[in-house]
Amino acid sequence: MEKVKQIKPTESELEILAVLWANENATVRTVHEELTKTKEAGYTTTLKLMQIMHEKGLVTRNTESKTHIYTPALDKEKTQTQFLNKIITNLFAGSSANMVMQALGGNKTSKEELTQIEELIATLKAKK
Amino acid sequence: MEKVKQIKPTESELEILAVLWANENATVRTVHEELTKTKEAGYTTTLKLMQIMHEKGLVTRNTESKTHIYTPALDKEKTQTQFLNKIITNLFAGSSANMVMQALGGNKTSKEELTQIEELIATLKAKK
DNA sequence: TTTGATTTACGAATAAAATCGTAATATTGA
DNA sequence: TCAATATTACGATTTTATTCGTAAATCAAA
Repeated sequence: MEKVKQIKPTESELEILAVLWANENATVRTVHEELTKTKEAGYTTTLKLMQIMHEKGLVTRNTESKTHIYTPALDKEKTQTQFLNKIITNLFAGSSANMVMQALGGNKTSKEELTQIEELIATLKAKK
Repeated sequence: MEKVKQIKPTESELEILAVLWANENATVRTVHEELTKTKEAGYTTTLKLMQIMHEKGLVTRNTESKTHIYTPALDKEKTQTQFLNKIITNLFAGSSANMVMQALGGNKTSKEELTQIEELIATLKAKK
């Protein structure tokens, strides 16, 4: 059995990745500004986190100019799937259907989105 | 603004809660046995975790007999929702529909489950 | 009753994550 | 040029999470 090294961003790292994904790439300043919209954090704290992420290979960076530009090194979809699977396993007894129903039950999904999901389901069923 | 103290189980605590939810309540021994089906862990490690969870109020326990019986103190659905929301926010730009589609896309949901979800959606749409 | 097994309590060690102060370096614009 | 500002590097500290050894208490069976 191959020992696959799991790349597992922490909570904070995930928040930073989210900003990077949303913007393609970004400076520490930009990320920090974005983060502080929703939580307290010192600038050097964000900086340090991003430096650590660089060491871990979670991001790459361009250091040509003084102000470094960070780019996410993880595939967004892969990361989404990884975390979803974790939750499904730990909290939904392994059933993605369970999870989906709970998510939709919250009633904060618009009619349009619901229709979109219906269409996806129709497509999926057609393939079975 | 009220400062709401977030009860946030860690990864390990979540695994333990999952066992407690599945069994209604359980002894350390039972939980430990269940955990070691999927991961390495010493007995006293599990014990200690559950003691800490008790201090934090994540579980209650009956100490009448020597062997204590632990009961989950968190509502399963609430906890599920909390973690899902976190993921939706951090990883799916706040869109639960995004998340649902990604989850279903994996193609590991059975035709029957898909039908179930369709029915739920129909009900939800009817209410809008 | 004694021995062996099980369980709890406790505390310490380790590991991992997050925070932040300070200094050095670069940049810009007055 | 020079002062003010922004950025990075670095290291130390703090906080949180995890792991586990050891001893005391309880229990059950021989």
